[in-house]
Amino acid sequence: MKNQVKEKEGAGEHEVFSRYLKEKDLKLTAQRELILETFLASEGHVSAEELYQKAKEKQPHMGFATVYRTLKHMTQCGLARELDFGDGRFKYEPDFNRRHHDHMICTNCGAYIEFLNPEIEELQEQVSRKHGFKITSHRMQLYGLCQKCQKSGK
Amino acid sequence: MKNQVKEKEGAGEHEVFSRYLKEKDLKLTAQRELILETFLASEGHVSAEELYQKAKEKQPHMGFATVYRTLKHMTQCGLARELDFGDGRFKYEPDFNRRHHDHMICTNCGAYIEFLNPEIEELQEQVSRKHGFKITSHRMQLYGLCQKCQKSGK
DNA sequence: GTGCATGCAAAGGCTTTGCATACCA
DNA sequence: TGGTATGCAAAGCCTTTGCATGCAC
Repeated sequence: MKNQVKEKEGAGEHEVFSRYLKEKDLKLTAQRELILETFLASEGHVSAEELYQKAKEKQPHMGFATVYRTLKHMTQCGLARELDFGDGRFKYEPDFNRRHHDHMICTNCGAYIEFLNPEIEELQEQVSRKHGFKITSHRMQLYGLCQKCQKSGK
Repeated sequence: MKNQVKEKEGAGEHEVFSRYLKEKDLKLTAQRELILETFLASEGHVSAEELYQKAKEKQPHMGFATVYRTLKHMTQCGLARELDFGDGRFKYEPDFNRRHHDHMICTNCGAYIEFLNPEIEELQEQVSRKHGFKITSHRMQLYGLCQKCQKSGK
């Protein structure tokens, strides 16, 4: 039962991953599966460090490098998205079958609120066309205070 | 003559800087002035490394740490803005009396194209209001290919 | 078996910090 | 004169790389 649920939740992702690996003549190893699963099971946004710690619980010999290398692959094949905290560190979030979205980041409590605004996306296209620029991706982060932090003073 | 032009260009910035330093009981040193001038004289976007190299030409004993420390101060008082290349490195651009703007970044040649779109800014406000979020700043970067790189194949 | 993957440790790149000396106010 | 600022070097932090061994295919 537990396995069924897991299967259901992660089936698409696992397939994408193994297909990607095969295509690139890479191998599906226990570590890569564990990292992918840990990643998918985590809520929202994880750092490489956090992923490493969680994966290490299940496989004590897990190495840092493996996590980083696997994150690269997962990003490559569209399963993960790099989030930029603007301080030189990265976090990652699942990005499969998810609509693109951007983030509001509370500078007080660190809350990461997702949002999507198609009008903004359209305007981004317009503005880049005007400059002869061809967008392949974008990042937009709004920094400020979330509702809770505004109320609680600060 | 050359000095006059310099004065004219940088007067406001120098005043802002010395006022800020005084307010914080910090000192206006030759190095800080040199770094500020070098920064203002540079075109567009510089890295700490580049600033350091340029300043070093005029003062061979200039240290890296001084550049970083001064950049912090200049950012603090609104003279400089940190730009995030999304790879854990920073560049800085003058940010005094400049209208806010965002960037398109060519992933091939590294070109950094500035743009401003008031409609997007307005929509950002709208979207955050809808979430009860209070924006204090934002970053938006569009990644892709500039006109030149599109033409030159790649 | 062959070649990629792993784990460990060491190296990298950028930024910050510590400390004795130098210098502004 | 007193307290920052500087310059140098060393440490930090996150991430990547090198290399011998292990493992998937």
